[in-house]
Amino acid sequence: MVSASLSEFGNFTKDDLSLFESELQFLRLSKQNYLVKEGSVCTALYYLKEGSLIHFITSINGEEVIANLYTKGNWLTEFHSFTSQKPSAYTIQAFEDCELFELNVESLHKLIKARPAFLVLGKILENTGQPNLTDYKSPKNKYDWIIKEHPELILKFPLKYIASYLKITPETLSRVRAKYTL
Amino acid sequence: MVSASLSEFGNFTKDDLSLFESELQFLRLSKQNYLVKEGSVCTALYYLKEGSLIHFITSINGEEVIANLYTKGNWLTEFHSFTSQKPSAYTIQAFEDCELFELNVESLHKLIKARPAFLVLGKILENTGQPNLTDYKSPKNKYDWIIKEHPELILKFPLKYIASYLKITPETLSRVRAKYTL
DNA sequence: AGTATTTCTTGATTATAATCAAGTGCTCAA
DNA sequence: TTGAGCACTTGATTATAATCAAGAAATACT
Repeated sequence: MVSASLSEFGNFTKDDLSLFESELQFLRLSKQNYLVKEGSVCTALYYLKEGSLIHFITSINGEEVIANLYTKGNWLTEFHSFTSQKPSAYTIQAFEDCELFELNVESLHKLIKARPAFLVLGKILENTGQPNLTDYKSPKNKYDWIIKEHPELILKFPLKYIASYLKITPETLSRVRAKYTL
Repeated sequence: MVSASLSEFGNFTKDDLSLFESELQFLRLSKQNYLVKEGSVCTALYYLKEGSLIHFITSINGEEVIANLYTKGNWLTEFHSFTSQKPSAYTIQAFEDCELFELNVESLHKLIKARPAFLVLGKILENTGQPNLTDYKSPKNKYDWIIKEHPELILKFPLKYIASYLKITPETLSRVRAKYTL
C-alpha cells in the first residue's frame, strides 16, 4: 500500500518493492504530539497514511507561522534539517491522530546502495518546502491558488492556519472568502 | 580545489576526493548565456569557480523575478527541476563570464553507489531554493538580513536585482538605503 | 445545559509600500 | 563627444492589507 505511492516516482520490480517495504517502520502519533520538534534533527522521510500534520516555525515574537500543512497520502519531511542533518528550526505536529511510515536516513542509504533507482526518492523533497507564492501576490490570488491546488487543506484545517500558510491575516482571508461566495 | 569545497560537507579520503574530481566536468559560460533555460531539465549540480549568475522566473506579466543570486565559490542547481527531473520554470543565466564545474546526475549516482558517503552532497540542495524571508517582513528587516548574510551580493549586483530578490520595489530599496547611511 | 474559549466575521482606521512621475548621473555605443 | 538608454533617487499620491475593535458563531469544558 505504501509501495503504491512509490510507483508515482518510477517503475520498480517486485523485489524492489518488497525491499522498500522491509525498510519502512510503522508509527502512530497522537493528536498534538510532535513528529519533529524544534531543536531536534529530522532523520527520516515520512509517509502519512492517516491523519494530518502541521509544520510551523515559531517567529521572533512567539507566533507560530505555518510553513506547510499535510493531509493523508503524502510524503513529507523537515527539509532543512533532513538535508543538513542539523537541528530543526521548525516543528511538525499532529493535528489529528496519525498513522505514518518512516524511512530513516540509514534505510534510505541502504536502499540506494542496493538499487540506485531509489535515488528518485529525492523527489519527495520537492513537496516539503514552503509553497512558492511568488506569482500569487494578492490575498485573492493566493486564495485562488489554494482553492485550485490544495482545496483539501481548506476543508481540513482552521482558517487561521490557512491564513498563516498563505502569509495573510485571518481578517484578510475572511474578507476574500466573503467576496468569493457572493 | 573543488575538493576543498567538498570538505565542507564531511570527511573524505584521498581516494574519495580523486574519484570526485574525476567525475567533474569543467565548463565556461559567457556573460548573458544560459546555464539552465526555462523549459529545459536541469541535470546537474554546479560549482561556480569564477563569475556570477542570476536565477529567475518570468512571472505572468513578463517581469523577471529574481529567485537567487550566486557568486563564486558556491554550489548551485535549479532545485525543482533537478529533484523532479522535469522541465524548469526558472532560468539561470551568467551575469558575468563564468567558470564552473558540473556534476551530472549520472555521476552523482555513480559516486553514491561507490561510496554512500557522497549522499551528503544532498546538502548542496539546501542553498538552492529561494531565501526564506518569513522572519523578515519589512523592507528594513530584509535589507538588514542581506547586509548580514549576503553582503557580497550588494557589491556585485545592480540594486534592481537585489530589490527583486528581496521582493520589494527598487524605490523602496533606495529609500531603505538612504536611511541607512544617515 | 450552561459557561468559557476560540474562531470567524465585519467595520473603521492606520501604516506602509506600491505606483506614478520627474530628474540626475552613469554607461555604452555610434 | 554626444546622445540614448538605463540605473538610481526623491517626492507626491494612492492602493492595500494590517491593525484595532467589537460582536456572532462555533467548539470545548465542566
